[in-house]
Amino acid sequence: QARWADEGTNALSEETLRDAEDPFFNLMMFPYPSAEGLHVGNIYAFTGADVYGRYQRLRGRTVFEPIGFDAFGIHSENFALKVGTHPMELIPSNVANFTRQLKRTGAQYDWDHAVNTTDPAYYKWTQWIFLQLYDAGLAEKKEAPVNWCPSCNTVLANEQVIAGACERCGTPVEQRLLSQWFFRITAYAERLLENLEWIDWSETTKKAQQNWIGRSEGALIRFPTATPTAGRGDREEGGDAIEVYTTRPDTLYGATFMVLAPEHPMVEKLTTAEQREEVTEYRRRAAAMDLVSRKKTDKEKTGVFTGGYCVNPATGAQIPVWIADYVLMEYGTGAIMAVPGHDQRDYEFAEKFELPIVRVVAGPDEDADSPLTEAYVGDEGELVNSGRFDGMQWREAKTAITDWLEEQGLAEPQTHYRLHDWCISRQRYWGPPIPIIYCDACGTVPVPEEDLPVELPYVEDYKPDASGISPLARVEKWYAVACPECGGEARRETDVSDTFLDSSWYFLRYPSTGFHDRAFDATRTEKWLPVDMYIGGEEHSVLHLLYARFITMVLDEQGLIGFEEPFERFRKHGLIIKEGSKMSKSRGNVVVPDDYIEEWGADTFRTYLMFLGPYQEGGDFRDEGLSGPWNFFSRLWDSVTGDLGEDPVEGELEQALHATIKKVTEDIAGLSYNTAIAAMMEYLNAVREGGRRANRAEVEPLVVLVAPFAPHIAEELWQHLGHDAPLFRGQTPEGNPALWPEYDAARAVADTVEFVVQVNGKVRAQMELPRGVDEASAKEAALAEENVQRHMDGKEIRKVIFVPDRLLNLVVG
RNA sequence: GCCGGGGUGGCGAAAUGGCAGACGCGGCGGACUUAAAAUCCGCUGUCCGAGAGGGCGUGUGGGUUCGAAUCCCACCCCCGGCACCA
Repeated sequence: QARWADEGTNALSEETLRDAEDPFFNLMMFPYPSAEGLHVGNIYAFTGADVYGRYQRLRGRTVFEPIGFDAFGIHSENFALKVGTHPMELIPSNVANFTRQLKRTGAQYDWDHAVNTTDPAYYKWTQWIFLQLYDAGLAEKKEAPVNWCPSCNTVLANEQVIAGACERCGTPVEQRLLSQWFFRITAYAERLLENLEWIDWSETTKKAQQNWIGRSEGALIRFPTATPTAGRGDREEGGDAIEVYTTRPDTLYGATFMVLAPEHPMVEKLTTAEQREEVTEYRRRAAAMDLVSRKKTDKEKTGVFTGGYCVNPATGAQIPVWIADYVLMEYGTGAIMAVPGHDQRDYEFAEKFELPIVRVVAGPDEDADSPLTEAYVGDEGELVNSGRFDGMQWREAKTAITDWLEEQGLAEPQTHYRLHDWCISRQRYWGPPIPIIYCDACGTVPVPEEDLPVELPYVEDYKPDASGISPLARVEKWYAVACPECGGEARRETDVSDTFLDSSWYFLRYPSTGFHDRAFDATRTEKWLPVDMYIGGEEHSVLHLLYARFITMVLDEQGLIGFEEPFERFRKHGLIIKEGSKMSKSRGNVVVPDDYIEEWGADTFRTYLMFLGPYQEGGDFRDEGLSGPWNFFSRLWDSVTGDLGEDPVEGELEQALHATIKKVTEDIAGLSYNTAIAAMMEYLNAVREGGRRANRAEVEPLVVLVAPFAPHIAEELWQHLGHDAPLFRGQTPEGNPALWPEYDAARAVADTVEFVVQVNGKVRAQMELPRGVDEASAKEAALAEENVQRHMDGKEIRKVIFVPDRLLNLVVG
């Protein structure tokens, strides 16, 4: 059995890239080259994509299937620190190891167009992308509360914080107020959401993005503050107002108090002298809390009264203002109107601090006075205790109350997104320096394009610290530069950019790696993009896949490309587990691909991976399972290399062959690889039934059908069958010969059908009848069956259900 | 709590309104062999039956239908994501 691919025929020449008549861009998510080496999960992902690409190639298309390395980032750097090898040495050796491993997997990679994000020739253009956003006003440095990982010593994007903890190391994240570079992805929230309606992606991935963008509709409502008047206990309204965002303006009449985030800027103003001490203490404790503990939903509500009051614009009532850590500064306005009757959190808070709870929505079978034992948040209901809005359905009241307030200048409708701007600054070493220079005279100056790349210097001590300042800030001879505008003393930005910026545009680089004077060539891009098929893991639903869409939209808007969605089709693949549980080093159940490829060969390994479960759902890897595909290929090998007959395909086998080609073709197109393989096994079993000798015409098409899964074996058998040129030959602009077998739909079905007879819904007989048999003849044949007669027991036929070519159900009684 | 995905033989899984368990693994029996391995052939959901045949069976309970793994309602469990998001 041949084991290794002949990679020479896979790469596309510059001429082919330029002139391909029927191009197919087959993309898979480029790997992060870890020190542990290629994971079986990588191979699973890549093989599924490769099978698809090889299938397209055999259908005659010119397939571009590049690969690369996403090698910058905190993960690599942390690992380098751990083992004490500098990333500039570690990464090249990891890349070399990955390359060696990838070359054994039998994928048709185009190694001539590989990319590596840590190569200055690549990140030169990552920096260029940054400058495009900067020029478009979409990159801005601003002071904002950001997520700080105290273990990695850097800020993180919102997308990299999982349940309040750092995605990489699991440490609870802190909030810090820092000045960072942000990309204004929120400006594209609506379009990112809208386009999800038409792009052809796995539904689950689209859903994940939808949830992440998190559009909600509501209103911004102003609550005027009420300050105590001198002497008496009254308060005077006026001056300031607290703005709240709510998705339920219809419950305004039930807002009996307000809650501000402890960090809210108005707290200082509202706090009265007698409450000051308590408020200050609470704020201090809230600030010290990490995000994981703060965001726990099951902890008891805490809070403190500020002593201040606001006016509910609907009722005119003065309501107390509290602070509590369940209100977050980062969402909405950092302040809420609390409606304890119809929000469970507010209800709990009101119960604990004995604040008034008012019902303003009555569900079915309820009225204005029905007692509340928890917040009523039901889907149906009409307004009560709400003045002129009583009796209105709450959904209508949402608009009605907003409109009413808007007329008085107290509110406006607002759409909110959960999505935050993308923080791309990292106070770390292992990434592309952000191409900005700060000059006392000229301010913030972008590095001129001709000065790119801003190379990452070799720094012996690249360890991050807790200062919030990048390690590059310790290298004066690197950061001290002349201002590109005035020539005066200036200083480089010392933060590097997020790894996800590297991967947000790599697919644009692949077809243009031959160009050194531009990030991507316009005509090359037009020929190959958008990507025809992108296959990858779901874990990037809201990271890479969202960022890549955003960057593509920006480039499109700048007129640099001619499409706003980078991936026309995206399919997620499933996860692979080992013997029922997740693979992990501590469990000791990690599948090391090298060992399996050594023992079974790449073809068997690939085919088993594709066979063990539905590709888009994943499956369970079991060592014993490998012998299935192994046996299949042994038999195929045996049949083809044995004594071949030269008779034509006839009878049932002919039908089976056409049916198999049809099924395999359709299944591969739909990524149902497991059933495609099963169909081929079934067909080979039929060919070999009873130890029968195979005819050339029976097995030759099968050799092509297995080729996407088992390219090496297929290639050898193809040669054995007497072909001079290989199945997968050098790709040309004209495309590839369409060697994929055709099927005749009419011949894919048999002349006779296995017809089932049921009596009262239970199967009582099977009959072989000619295809297309009519109801009357089928009934006649059915009644002739002894077992049918027995179960009818002489009773009268009340109804006959006839399903053509399938079944006849006799209802008796 | 919310949003996805799922629950079918000893195991991985097929079947998306019409014969449940294709295909594969494992197991059992047989052939070949001095023997074993490999290979090949047959059987393999479960219960009753000598057999023909029959009963039961797709997480649980109900419903729709001539007919439900598949559709509907309620619930239980597993996996993934999001989560004091106002």
